[in-house]
Amino acid sequence: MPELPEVETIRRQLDAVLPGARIVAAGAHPSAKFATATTAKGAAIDAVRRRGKYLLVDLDDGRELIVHLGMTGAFSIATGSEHGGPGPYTRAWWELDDGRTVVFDDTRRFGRIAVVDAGDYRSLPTLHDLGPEPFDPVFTPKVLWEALRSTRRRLKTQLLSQRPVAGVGNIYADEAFWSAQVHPARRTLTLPQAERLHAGIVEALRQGLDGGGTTLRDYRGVDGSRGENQFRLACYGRRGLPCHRCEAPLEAAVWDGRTTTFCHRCQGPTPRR
DNA sequence: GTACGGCCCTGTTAGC
DNA sequence: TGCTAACAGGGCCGTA
Repeated sequence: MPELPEVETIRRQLDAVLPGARIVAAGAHPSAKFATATTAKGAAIDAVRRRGKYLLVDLDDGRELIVHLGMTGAFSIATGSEHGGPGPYTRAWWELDDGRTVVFDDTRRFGRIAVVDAGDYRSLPTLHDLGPEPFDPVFTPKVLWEALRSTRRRLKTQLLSQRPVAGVGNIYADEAFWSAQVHPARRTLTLPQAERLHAGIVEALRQGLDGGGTTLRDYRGVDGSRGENQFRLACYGRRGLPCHRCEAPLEAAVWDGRTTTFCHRCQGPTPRR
């Protein structure tokens, strides 16, 4: 499930090989989530950027091709002779003027594609209201603290909304809260806790990036490679296993529809509500 | 405006 | 062995 480290890994791979190529043909799944991918036809690719979990492909005609990978989205690039047409889970493909074809597969169809005027993200609410990039100097502990104090929702639910900071999903949120020793179901936090959580977020994402992403099942790089970070996770998915810090068995619960793994001993007791 | 539940999807896994 | 139900979850939308 691609979060910032996985999307950034893919962005680097695409940005190394796509700029300069022109899209000469395109196809897409009929679903409204993917159909507009074909409107990129005719444009050349200037660069591949990223905001949070969104890939932003700059086109030379003043538009952007935006791709969210959802849960199972993956890119691959085939040369003319390799491309055997769309596979059963191909949701979009773009044929380039140099004979290559960029293919977007997404088994569960949680992904999304849009082509918009550059910078006009009104049709993508989460991107439109996205918080700061976690590695940007403007993302400070104080900024995080202020953002998390602005509502009374559970802290983890707020992080997953992408508004306090961009790019954190379920895996890295659990890792960050565990690292910070802050309970994810809390609704308030002190400035020192926010400082620890800030460090935990940056550390978890940095580690994920260094490991080339986390491959639990579906995530693959453009070249089909798997990430390595799944072997470094301290908390996510380790329900019942001993906490690396205090040896207590990690617990898991569902809040706001999301499974959360945590240590009841060193992250503190679960809030009553 | 805010909080929260439900829906979209399909492969995998657990349970009977 | 084979079937069914539960589960995974990011983003969006409807409702209270």
